[in-house]
Amino acid sequence: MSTLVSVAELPAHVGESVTLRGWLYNKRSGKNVHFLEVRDGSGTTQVVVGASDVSAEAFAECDGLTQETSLSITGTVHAHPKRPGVVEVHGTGVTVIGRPSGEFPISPKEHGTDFLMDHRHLWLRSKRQHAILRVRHTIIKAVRDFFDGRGFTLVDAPIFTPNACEGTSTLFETDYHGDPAFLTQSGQLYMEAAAAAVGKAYCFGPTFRAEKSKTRRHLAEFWMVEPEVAFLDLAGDMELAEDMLVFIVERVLAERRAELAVLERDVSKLESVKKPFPRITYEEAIGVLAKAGNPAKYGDDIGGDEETLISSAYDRPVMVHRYPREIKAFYMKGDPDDPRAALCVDVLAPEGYGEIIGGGQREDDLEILTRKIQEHRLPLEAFQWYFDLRRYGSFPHAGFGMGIERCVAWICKLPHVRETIPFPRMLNRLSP
RNA sequence: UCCAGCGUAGCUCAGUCGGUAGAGCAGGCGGCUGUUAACCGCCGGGUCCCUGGUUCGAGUCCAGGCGCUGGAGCCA
Repeated sequence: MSTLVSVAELPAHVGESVTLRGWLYNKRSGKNVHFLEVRDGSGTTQVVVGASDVSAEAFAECDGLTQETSLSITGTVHAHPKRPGVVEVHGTGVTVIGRPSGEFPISPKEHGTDFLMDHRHLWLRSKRQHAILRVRHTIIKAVRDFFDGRGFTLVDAPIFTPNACEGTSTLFETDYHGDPAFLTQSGQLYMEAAAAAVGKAYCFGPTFRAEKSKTRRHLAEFWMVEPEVAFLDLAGDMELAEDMLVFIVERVLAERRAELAVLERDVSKLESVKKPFPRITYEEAIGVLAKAGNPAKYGDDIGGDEETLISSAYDRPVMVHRYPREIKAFYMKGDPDDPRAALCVDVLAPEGYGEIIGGGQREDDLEILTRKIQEHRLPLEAFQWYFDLRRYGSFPHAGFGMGIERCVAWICKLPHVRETIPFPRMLNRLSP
């Protein structure tokens, strides 16, 4: 009798007869032997089928197998004769479950970006994409475990929102029973309400930006984790972000070494992600840029090139805090010690990945908040519920948002965020 | 929205000075080897993105359009 096992479980069954089910990834054939490379989602293994081990019909059928045929394979688990620590299966029976109706579009050779994106549903089966999916999963699980382990409560934010919280130009508008509704850009305002209910809240869900951005760092639909904590100040907020990133990186290093190896990720770069992260003020960052010959001056926003310049000076994420108030959102609290600055922070990932986290302390004074919303020319009536949070026991609070895809791109060292999400939505792509 | 580059076989690409279409891979057939993106031989495979223009002649030059890629702005 053979046991039904996954590829990942094979090393525990050396010497036993097992049955595997999976898909043919590649095949190398000789006159008297076939080498079938089979993947089942848990891993990939080589199945050796010798002419004398199976019936003549079964051996002949192996000869005609094409890529992505789904198979049931029975055989004995052996150590690989040439590769120490690797096992293989000596097949005694091969049964076709599903035969491809045509040539599988994605061969193990090179393909262009557009072609691969058109076949994203099939591209996911490749080793590299499989590795990314698993790292993404581990990062998300680590985020959840991190907050859950610190007394946070997951509070889901709505996807449909009635108003624009940071201007309408970057929002997707939908028809909500005759009224306009927008797909959420951020759950933050709702998390502020949640923080007053549970103290420490976080949400994790999809967010939408209609920006006409076509860069390696932008998606129209991306997943964001947003913690919000009552009675937390900017310094505490930065520590929270720092602890979270260290936790995530440690978890990935502990559980996803094999996937990082598939991605050819230099793990020593991740191993240096330890506390403390450098903290520099925006003003200091401008000074660093000036020294490097960059023309940026106080009041300018820090663009992609500038972020790379700053972050390349460090071997771990760098936190840039206290940006000028004018270039930040209305809900940022002003720095009582610097009339020009806001109590906010951006966390820049190393190796040129730039901003992965944005956050800060929120304005908790009703009068100031009202004035700033007017200055930003936003409709006051839409924010009445938000003002209630200041009317009924206002409290200092802070939080941040981290884009999961940018985090995955950095940890996997991917050239583009489109590979970090199973089915990316971008400026010119809505399918598959 | 703006700037730059690209569009040739199923896929990845080459195609010189404007002269009538080429390779590798994939597919088919055969061979061979405990093979590792296996290898060797043979075969089939083209709306050269579209429209118009220049020319005896356009994959090649020009104009417009479409698509893709990267970047800027904006952001996570």
